[in-house]
Amino acid sequence: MSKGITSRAEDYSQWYNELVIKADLAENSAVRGCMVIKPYGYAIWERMQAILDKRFKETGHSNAYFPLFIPKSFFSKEAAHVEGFATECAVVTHYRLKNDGTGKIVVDEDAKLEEELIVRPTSETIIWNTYRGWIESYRDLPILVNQWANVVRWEMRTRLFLRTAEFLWQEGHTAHATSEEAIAETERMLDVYAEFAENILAVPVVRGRKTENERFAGALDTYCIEALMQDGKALQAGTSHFLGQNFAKAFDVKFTSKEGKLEHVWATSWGVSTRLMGALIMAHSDDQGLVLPPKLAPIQVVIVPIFKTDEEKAQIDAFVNRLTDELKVKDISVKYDDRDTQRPGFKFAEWELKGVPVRVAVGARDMQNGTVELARRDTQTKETVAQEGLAGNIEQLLHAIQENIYQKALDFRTSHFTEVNSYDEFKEVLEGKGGFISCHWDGTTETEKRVKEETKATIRCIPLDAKEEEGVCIFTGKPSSRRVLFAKAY
RNA sequence: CGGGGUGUAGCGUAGCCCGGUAUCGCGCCACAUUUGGGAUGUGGAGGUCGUAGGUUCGAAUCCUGCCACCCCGACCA
Repeated sequence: MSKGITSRAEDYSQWYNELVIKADLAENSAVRGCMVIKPYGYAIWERMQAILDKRFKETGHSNAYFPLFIPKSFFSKEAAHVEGFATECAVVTHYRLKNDGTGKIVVDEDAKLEEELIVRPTSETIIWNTYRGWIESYRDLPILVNQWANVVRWEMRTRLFLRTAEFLWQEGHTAHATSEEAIAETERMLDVYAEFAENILAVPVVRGRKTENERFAGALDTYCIEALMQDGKALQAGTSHFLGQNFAKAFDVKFTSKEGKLEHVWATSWGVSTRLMGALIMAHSDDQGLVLPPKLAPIQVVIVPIFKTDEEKAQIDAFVNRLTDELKVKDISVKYDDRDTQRPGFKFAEWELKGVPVRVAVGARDMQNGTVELARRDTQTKETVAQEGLAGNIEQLLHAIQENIYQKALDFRTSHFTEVNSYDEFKEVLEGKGGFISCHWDGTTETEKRVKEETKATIRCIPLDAKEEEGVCIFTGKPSSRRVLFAKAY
């Protein structure tokens, strides 16, 4: 297995080729820009799904499922939306193949669809077309629905996990009677995402709002969480949109209010995707491979036996069975790797590559001494500890690891967060250490675009916690009342 | 879609300039010795050299077309 995986910026592609593929996370399939998520990688996604889904249910949402195919005409109903997605749609035009007589299979031109179908790049249109039939009265509101699905965006350039042509995600689509309620929902779901990113993924995020330029196509306001990767580039890890009445107007979704007036419904949508796996990898991994925070790890503890004889193995088995039972009572997931086809050293390296937080190695020598070797993935340290009280010890260690991984990422972000007051300083930091750059901006799309052209940095967000502060735009010198966050982004 | 590059065994590659039927490493299989940090030895299996044509007695190698992939740009969760 290849070594030399590095955490330096210019080698992130190396991570994907060497770490992710070799680590059984995923590999490119023959299909353009798509990914195969291998079982271990998918187990990580399933953990994310399970935890997020629970949060959604706790906040009153239910799951539903809408069609993969969306009639083309739906897209033309919301002007900004169609403009945003038109250039990256997979389009279904025919429904049948035929043998052309020479044995070659070709598209049957006689089977042309009356109206083309778009493979969903996002589901606002088909969902709002459906909601029209569900909503008549204020008594039908709110509708709080989430969908776990795949979507397709025909990106010009793809990147494993970060921008694949097909990706898995969840998309929440809610309908409300008032603007205030919809905005509250938008903000509440952003908080759910931020809490998940920080407490589960151990990735600190900045909560903020997008500028007009970076806003979701069809939204009045886009909220986001922005994470910082180890190479100093920012990654949008989740978004929550206040859609106003745009989709209700486009799809004619009205309700009768308490006052008896006919009004358009207010909407939100919010989503996170398999991009979170990319965030996880790039935020925490090191030269030895993946580093998974315990709360997310599909396997939290791996136990490796070291033995020569069957008697030794039997003795170790008995101990491991007791330990496993104790850990399971504490809801800790355990893998006993007693394969006799690999040697211990190989197993150590393999589980480190897969990011398992804690490893217990136990051999004949330990059985004599009543000890085990306890190793933690995050610090790469190991110590010999007593078998007595081991389960409790491991439980505490898992907490400590979760905390340490977060703290490390937070320290990194803190040291890569720079306030600047001039364009020269801006460029210097950007080309130097990178990271988030907090500075004044005149609020115009034009300035934003010019800065992007000149430096490739974009406004990641206007932080929600930004305080009012008088200043001047670093680019134009025009007045500004608060700082925004710039960064180079994925 | 514009600019650059690469296609040789499951993976990574040498050979290409200067034509003579493919090199090495990893991995895989068997046996033996091993097992507390990615084992070692011996033997073995595996390749229409991306593809279609051309030049030639002979093409991985030279020429032409096509295809695929990678990197850089525009786009983006």
